[in-house]
Amino acid sequence: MNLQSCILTAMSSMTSGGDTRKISKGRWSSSLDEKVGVGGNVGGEGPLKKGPWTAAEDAILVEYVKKHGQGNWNAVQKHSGLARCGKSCRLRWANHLRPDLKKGAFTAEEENRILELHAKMGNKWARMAAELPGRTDNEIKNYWNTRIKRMQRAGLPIYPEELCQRILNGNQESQNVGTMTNEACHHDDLSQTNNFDIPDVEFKNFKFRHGLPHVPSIFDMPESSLFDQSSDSSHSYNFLFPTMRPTKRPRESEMLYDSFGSCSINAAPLFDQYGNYTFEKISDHPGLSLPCDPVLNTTDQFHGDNLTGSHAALNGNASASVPIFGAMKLELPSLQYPETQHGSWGPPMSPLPSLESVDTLIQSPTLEPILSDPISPQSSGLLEAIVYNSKSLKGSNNDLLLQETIATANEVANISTLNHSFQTEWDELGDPNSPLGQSAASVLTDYTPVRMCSVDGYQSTETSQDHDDKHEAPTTQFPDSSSKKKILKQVDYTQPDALLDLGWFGNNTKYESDQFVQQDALGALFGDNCQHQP
DNA sequence: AACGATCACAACCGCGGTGCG
DNA sequence: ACGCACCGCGGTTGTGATCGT
Repeated sequence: MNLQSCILTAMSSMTSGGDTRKISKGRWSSSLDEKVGVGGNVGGEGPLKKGPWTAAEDAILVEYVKKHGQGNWNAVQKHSGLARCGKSCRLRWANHLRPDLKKGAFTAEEENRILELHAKMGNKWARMAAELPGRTDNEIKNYWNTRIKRMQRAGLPIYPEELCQRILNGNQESQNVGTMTNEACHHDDLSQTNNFDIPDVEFKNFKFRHGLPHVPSIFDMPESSLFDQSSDSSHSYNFLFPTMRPTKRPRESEMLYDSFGSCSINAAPLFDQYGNYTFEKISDHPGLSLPCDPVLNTTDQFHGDNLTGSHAALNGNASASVPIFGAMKLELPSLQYPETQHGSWGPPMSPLPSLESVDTLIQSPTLEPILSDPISPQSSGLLEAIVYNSKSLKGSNNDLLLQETIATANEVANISTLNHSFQTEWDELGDPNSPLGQSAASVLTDYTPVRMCSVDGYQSTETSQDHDDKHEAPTTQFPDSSSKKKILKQVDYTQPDALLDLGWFGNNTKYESDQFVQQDALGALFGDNCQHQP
């Protein structure tokens, strides 16, 4: 049967088999829609169909591939008459028709593997798929997005607690070591089992957070923030820059801090494949001590362990892949506009906190210290185990953090008193009715539904109504307590404008060295056309 | 039963990389 | 060097199924 007749036959029986779910609807694109790239209406034989594939179309495509092999997908339409663009054909083949595809739900083993891979690669779905035979990038991506989204909504941690525990341990170890060698970095099974063409991460030039004098101590921040920093430095720092969509999506190669940027829930390699490049850059930044030592230890976090859930590096409400410069967006829809965003989110603690603080700001819903539950159910699958552990964590150990945070808040409040006049202005600025109400904080509000460090969970850069009575502790936002206080006395950093005036991004501070960072941050904040005016 | 919310997944879109003329 | 076509990737959208009220 030739393809043309096959089409006719197929079209007449479109509702049989295959994608019955969506078969009833199919869009027909105008040629305009497909004029670009592979989508081009090569044959010029009329509009290309869009939407769900029918079994008949599948048959045509399979037949074509059998005859001509893969590739040259635009020729499919020419030779088979299939009213699909080459791009669509390729996708259909790769995701559904390939004979080597594995159907069905992910197994627990595969889920673990995905966690591993995502921790290592971030949102490199295709590469992850290459490590999971029979699985497609789209499949993995969907899996990740949906599951993570679900867990975020439930306020559940993404990564196993055990993982975080190890990260913490790794922190302590690295404190002694100070540096990490490639060997250490790759001793774990994860590394050994992966064949990624990931450049070795060189940590010898990397200064770990605990070795840096200006780095906050482990007691300066919630443990979970440590995990953020240690295990997922990248996503943590993303918060520094508001979530704004760039006109162009930067590529990894273009993004200086991509490893950070690509992080978060969705895109957050615990240890980035570009670590060498990135870490060196970041570590050179005086205020951006990278907490990455544990990263190295994360390599074995997943391994051989029951993934029992925790507030891991990428916990529930951290933002999604947020390239630090440029594409600052949250990958997870549920994150973008969480229901908690309005009202319940905290004050704009620091509109533009130091990168350190970012870790703290992006928190899992629960900030409880890690409590490992060795009796957690593990036979029921990864997600179940995580859920179980998360629930077991809930409701416990918030008190200590609460007290600590309150204490810090009081401290900050006292300091803020000195800046009362500023504060008044800030209140005005914060006033949604104020013409200046849409300042940086508002920008952050609009685009950065990132959960802030907090006791009660949901805070954000949101200019919440009560932000003025919560000078919530930027405690963890400064390299160390001394410098923190110093800066606090210099500026009411709850005021973005004040920060700008004081050269938060520029002069007068030790952060000045990376002005390009600052400029980009401002660009991200205010848009390309609104750079900071010194 | 009706409705809305959410889930799960397929498909689309836009972009960058690459190869070729 | 340049433009074009193709390819692949990552993010987003659309849609039917399922669940909860």
